[in-house]
Amino acid sequence: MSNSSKQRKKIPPPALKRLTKYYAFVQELLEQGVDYISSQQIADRHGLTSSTVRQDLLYLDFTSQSQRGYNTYEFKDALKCVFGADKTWKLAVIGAGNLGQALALHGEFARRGFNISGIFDSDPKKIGQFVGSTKIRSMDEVSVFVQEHGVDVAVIAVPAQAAQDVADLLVASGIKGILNLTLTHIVVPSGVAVVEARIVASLFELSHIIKSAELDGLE
Amino acid sequence: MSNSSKQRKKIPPPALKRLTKYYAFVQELLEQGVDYISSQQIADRHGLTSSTVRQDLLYLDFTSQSQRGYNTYEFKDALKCVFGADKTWKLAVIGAGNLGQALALHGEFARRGFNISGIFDSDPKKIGQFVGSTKIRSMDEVSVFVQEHGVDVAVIAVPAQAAQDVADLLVASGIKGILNLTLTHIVVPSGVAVVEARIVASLFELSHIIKSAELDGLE
DNA sequence: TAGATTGTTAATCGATTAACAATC
DNA sequence: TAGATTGTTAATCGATTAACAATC
Repeated sequence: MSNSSKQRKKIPPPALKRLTKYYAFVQELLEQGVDYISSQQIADRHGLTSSTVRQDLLYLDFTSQSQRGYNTYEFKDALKCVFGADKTWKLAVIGAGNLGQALALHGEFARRGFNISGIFDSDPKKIGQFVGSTKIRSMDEVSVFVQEHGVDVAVIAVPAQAAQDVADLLVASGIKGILNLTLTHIVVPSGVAVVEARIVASLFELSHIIKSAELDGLE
Repeated sequence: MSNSSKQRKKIPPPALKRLTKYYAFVQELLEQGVDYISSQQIADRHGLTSSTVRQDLLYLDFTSQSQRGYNTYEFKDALKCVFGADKTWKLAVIGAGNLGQALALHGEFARRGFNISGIFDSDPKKIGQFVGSTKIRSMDEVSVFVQEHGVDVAVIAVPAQAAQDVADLLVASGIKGILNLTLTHIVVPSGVAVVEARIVASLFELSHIIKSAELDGLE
């Protein structure tokens, strides 16, 4: 029972999303001093089948020890490796509104290895002000800044109408990845990674689900 | 060519997510004074096939007019209906850290019909303080508040370790929907809707994608 | 050892895409 | 009318689940 192929398969998005959840879970387990965990236990905690969990873990470069399940310490290490959680990533936040400023102040990011090296806005009144210890810079500086500081990922926290223009600017600056927080879809060339955490969109999804559940109830 | 069955099919999550994007897009089109849009144009703007777009629009209670494509005004109305965007939704924000406070101050929510009626934290030092015009309340008050104010949706913006406990409390309070912003998966009974916008998790996904693209480049 | 749990293959399910007659 | 574009069915693709021999 060996993990034959050395993690050469691309991880599909649904599996990748689940792996981030397992990562939070295994950290919790380690804090609780749990040494081993079975695929069934992981599945129960995440509303999945054990089969799905085992398929997901096939993407990791580690294997179960004996029939006690998976060693939590090794599990965490394998996940750290998948996420490059050893390395520190450089972030730029685009948009210094409430959300952008909160992200820049949010300790969670630095704690997880994501250091915010710059925050940008197009509003002249905001430029030059400080968010914590980070100075708000003009959008005109984005390109040079990304290149000089080797920014890996940009977080787009601007109004929806501006999102695509900002994305275009970032792509032209040579950014590797974009986290899109806006309601809008952004189009980028294939070499650039985009992941979404669209808060307002999620509220619309919830509205729909709640609304249709209520309608069903009336029938 | 009639939209025979009256929107009786449940919208699967991937389609629902795309519909939120079309919603942002059609608003942009209306501002630009565009009257008609084809499935192909929608597809191009969202990196999809026209076939997927037409399948998605089948979930809406509207139909194309002539062979010019879809009327943008009717399209927007159909989407508004799906999302219950006519109605105002009541939100509670759980967690008054940087992120929770930013959400409470973020004008975008109110503008979209999501009114924040309460914000809660477990830190005694924060309780009683104000975020804008909203007073931070104790977690002990969540249950009564949700019931008395008829809160529809709660946004969980607490540290990952606390997320499940908060979710349990919200479920017990009779909440209808939860927006989970934490790294962790939360488990809820089947009557409660959960949608996720996990910002830190998305950064991990990006890290992985960038990292493996770089490794591929070396081969 | 016997029981538990894995890694992996095959079967199922659901979502996306292709194809095309219908139609304005 | 002819061309464009739809609504809808069928085909394909990918992800999830079931099943089970391997094994500690």
